[in-house]
Amino acid sequence: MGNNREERREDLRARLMAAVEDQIMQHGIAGLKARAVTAQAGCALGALYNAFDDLDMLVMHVNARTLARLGEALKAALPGQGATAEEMMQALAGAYVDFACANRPLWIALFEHRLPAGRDAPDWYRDNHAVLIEVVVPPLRRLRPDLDDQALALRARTTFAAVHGVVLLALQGRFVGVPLSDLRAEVGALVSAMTRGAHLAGPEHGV
Amino acid sequence: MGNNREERREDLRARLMAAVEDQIMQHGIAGLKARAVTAQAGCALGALYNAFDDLDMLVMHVNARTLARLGEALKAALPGQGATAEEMMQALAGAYVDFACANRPLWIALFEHRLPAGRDAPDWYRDNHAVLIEVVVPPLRRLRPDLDDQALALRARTTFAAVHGVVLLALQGRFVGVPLSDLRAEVGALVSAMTRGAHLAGPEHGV
DNA sequence: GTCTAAATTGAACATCGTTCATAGTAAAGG
DNA sequence: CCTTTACTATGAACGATGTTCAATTTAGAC
Repeated sequence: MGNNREERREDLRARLMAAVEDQIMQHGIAGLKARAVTAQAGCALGALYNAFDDLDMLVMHVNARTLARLGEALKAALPGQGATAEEMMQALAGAYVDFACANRPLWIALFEHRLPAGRDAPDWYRDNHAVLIEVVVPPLRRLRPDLDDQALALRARTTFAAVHGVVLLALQGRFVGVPLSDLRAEVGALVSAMTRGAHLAGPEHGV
Repeated sequence: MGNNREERREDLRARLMAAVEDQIMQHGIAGLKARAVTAQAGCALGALYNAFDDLDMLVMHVNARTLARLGEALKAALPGQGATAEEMMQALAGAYVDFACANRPLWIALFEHRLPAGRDAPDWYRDNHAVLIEVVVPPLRRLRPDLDDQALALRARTTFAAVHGVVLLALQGRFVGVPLSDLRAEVGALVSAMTRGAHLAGPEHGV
């Protein structure tokens, strides 16, 4: 193992993040305990506050990692140049569902973790979320060539949020959520309806 | 005030629920404290556990009240017989946005409050959520007369969840959420696209 | 080898939700 | 009216949690 200070510090941070990931996977973000994390990481309770500001900041680092993996999964799912806009949208939505299902507790932690009132997340954390919107813009631009960049960015957020809502209610097990067995098909139907409707709303068909 | 035991018990329960509502409105569901609730309700800390099983159950009673008010708002927003399916959908979505904005912390409490792992909500609580789906079925049936009741119920959940997702990310102030100033317009655009797309997917136009 | 600054430790602290022994009080019986 | 009984109210006490801190250990510089 590394002997100098910097290496040991980074090693502890990595062990703590790995422990948080594992604990969230096992017990969910709501069941995360500082003592369980430090015990699994093999350090004292107080060491957590030397490596990170607090438990919230540690969770944000893990969330950033999850977000990066999610972004890679979305980009990897994008089809080649020959694909239609709907095919691109379906590929993105399908990859989103797959990632959320395969990493359910970590994905839920992305959207259930809240900072105490008053504190707001650092910029590097906010900026990591941009990828979720950016991937939606290109296919949306094909559907709505009449919209400028600002309107496209806004509509991309709306489109993402719509798909996200269906996945979230389903994976949270909310009563109004769609059963998991129907999730993929229903998201597919939603994306299909949204893309057809968006295309219809374009200027060449009149509003 | 009531003197017999039943009346006093109901009065305490009502005072506790009112206090929880007020506390959630002021500090959000995450800032809810049993001591602040009992202090505002004018009773001892332990009295909470005589009137309700625990704080979670008390929150569920308040959530049920919020849900009932939301259901009434949705039903009241439905237009008359002459309305088109899209007009019904737009009216419902608009009322949903309006209620969520006007009762933001209480509405957020509906979807952020979670029971500890293992425990699941009682049936009377689950059943209260049905109204959110039921109101969507009639207009959806007009758009998709080809779907049977089961498929309609499923698609109604998906449609609700899509709108809900846009409102939730916006009102939670998430980074990927739509700005509050654009929320109404974006939800309108989403509903428009979904209804046009759903109509297109109907059998008379081929799939 | 000595010194300084950083890291490590786990006990202590403040703050939660929840429980419990105690005290008080309302309804029932004679 | 008094006694009894069952329910209610109380707030101190408990266990669990995130965070802090003084004491200790250790790594790096001179």
